[in-house]
Amino acid sequence: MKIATWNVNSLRARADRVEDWLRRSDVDVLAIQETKCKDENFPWELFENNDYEVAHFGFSQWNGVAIASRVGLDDVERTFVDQPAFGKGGKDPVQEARAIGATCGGVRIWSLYVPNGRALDDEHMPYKLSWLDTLNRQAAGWLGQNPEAQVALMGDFNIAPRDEDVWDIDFFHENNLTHVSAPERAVFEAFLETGFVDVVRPHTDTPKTYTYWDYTQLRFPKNEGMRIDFTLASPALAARVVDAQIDREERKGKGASDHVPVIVELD
DNA sequence: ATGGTCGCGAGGCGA
Repeated sequence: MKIATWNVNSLRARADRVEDWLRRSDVDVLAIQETKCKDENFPWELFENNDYEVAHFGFSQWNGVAIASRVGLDDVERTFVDQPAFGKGGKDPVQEARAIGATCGGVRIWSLYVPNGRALDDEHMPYKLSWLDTLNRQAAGWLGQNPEAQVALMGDFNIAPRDEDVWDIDFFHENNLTHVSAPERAVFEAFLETGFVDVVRPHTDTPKTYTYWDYTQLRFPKNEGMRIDFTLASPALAARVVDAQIDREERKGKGASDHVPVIVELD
């Protein structure tokens, strides 16, 4: 079985590329982030025409997550339990469409779009940290005491866990940028302490391997990217991983997302 | 060549 995650930065704008990629990649499950649409605008036929079932969670032009599967799509959950909502400037917190879970081919898949902290002193940063901390505590419960639990946390974590996961760590620190701060890295590390495993890195550990390149500043042609899209697998699922790829080709050409698909192959 | 933001939605925000 082959599973993948991809922040598409608008599914409607990316429909042709997503369809071409689905056919070419031969994945069984695709976790999608940033659909940027509501159900009424969702391209259902794109998936139907290619024999995928799909579940979507999106209610505005922002965020939006989905899971497409051709190996079953059961027990769909939209938002995880106690998922923090965001209240701007003390206003009533509003839940955001950032998490959808489903069981596909015996694996509990979560498609996750972690909040962007925006700046180290922005009110979105504590939101991001508590969002991840809560997810980690829920995910620990999904593992429970079951050593055979099959769980995959897939998506855009908006964190670069290691210095080599950004093109120039000094640039990030000198400019007080997010994604690389100690609190962000600590909350990412906590998933590993829970028992989850980054199953892509061991298969893609060559230098300057990234999953995202900003549209501005010629970041892609200069390969100034970031590794911020991950698949964190439960121990039993991690044991089944035989290969993984980051599809850098998908960042090329006109009409590319700023993120590329990340694929995990299971036995 | 991979090339100098993009997407949504109709002004400015989010990333």
